[in-house]
Amino acid sequence: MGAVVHTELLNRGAAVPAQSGAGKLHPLIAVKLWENPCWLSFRINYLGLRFNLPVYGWIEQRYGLMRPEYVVLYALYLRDGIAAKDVCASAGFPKNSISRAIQKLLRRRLIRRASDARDRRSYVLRLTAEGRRILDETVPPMVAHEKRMLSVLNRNEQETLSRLMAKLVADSPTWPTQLHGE
Amino acid sequence: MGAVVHTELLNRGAAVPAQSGAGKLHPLIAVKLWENPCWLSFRINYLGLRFNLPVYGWIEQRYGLMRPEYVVLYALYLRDGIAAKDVCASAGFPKNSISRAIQKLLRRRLIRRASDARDRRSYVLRLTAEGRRILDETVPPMVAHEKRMLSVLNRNEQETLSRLMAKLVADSPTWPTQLHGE
DNA sequence: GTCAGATGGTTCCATATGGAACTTGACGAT
DNA sequence: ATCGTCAAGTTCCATATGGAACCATCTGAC
Repeated sequence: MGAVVHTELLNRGAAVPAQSGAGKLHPLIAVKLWENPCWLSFRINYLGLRFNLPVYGWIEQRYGLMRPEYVVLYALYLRDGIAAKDVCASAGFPKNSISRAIQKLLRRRLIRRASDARDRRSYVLRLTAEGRRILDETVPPMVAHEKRMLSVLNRNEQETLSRLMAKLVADSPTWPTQLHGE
Repeated sequence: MGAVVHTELLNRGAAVPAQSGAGKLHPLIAVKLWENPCWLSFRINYLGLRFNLPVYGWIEQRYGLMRPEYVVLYALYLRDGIAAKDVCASAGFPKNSISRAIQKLLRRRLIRRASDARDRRSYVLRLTAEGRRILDETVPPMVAHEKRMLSVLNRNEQETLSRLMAKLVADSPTWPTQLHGE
């Protein structure tokens, strides 16, 4: 039951750490956590879930913004003046979803756009004051939720986690985007 | 531009690590990586993306299985004899999606089910030989893809990452599932 | 120059998805 | 026992989603 079946190296020293106080995990979650050959993808997807559901749920019901729409806003928050293609590349949404999202944001006057001088197929997107206001309201709760999620880790552990995940993302351009068909 | 704006503590020692050889990141991805108050959620979602798109894309086109369907299969692979509700709880899909997925898997004879003696609303799900065959074929490529994703990290770093992410998941029952409405 | 191929963005359409209502059964209180 | 509440699964329906075709423009080769 509680054995660390896992693959080879991982979770050696740790070995199902005696449920360190907190609330109990659902049994199947524990299995997926400790006896899963794909430990990375489960942990990533599960943590993603536990971030996205509360955050995007809240944003949707409070501001009527779907996820792709908020993704566009947030990208502009980080870098004003980018184009739709940049949002696609960095967020992994298909371009028609981003296109639709941009239409809605334009209609709601949360962003505006001007055609790009150097490429007349493309547009330069910018936040409006109204759009920026939404971000000023939503980013702090998001950050707070992240902080809460990280609160079991001490400062050092948080830094280490940040560093290791960054290393993965930085290496990601070398990964295959398809799986060899056989 | 390349400055580590970030929040407080994180990525101190590291500081935009001189693009350590690999292919260049898309500029906006770099921004989201290094100048993002929500560093955790971006890294999680991005890594999830880079795992899910190739893997589930391949599984869908090769086996005609949607993601919820494969999620059910995989859960049974880890623990045969569970119920639909367990899959929901551990995977975060709504129960109607899981229900539909189970119907399809039953029709395709990849799983079978028997009513649960102790709760007659519930069913005990089991893999068929055919279902297990698909898993035997698909799990190794998935594991290989994970290995590839982790290959920038040395053994120690992989163990550390595994341990820290596990700590987060283990703590997750204490997290809020909703965001305070204000 | 011009022509072929690639790229940014939009539109169209088939369908996968999740919320809400519903059914049946469990469970606890009186 | 009987009632109200809750949970497991299913069904219904409105809609969010992504693939593919499309248009306009850029880019490079010759």
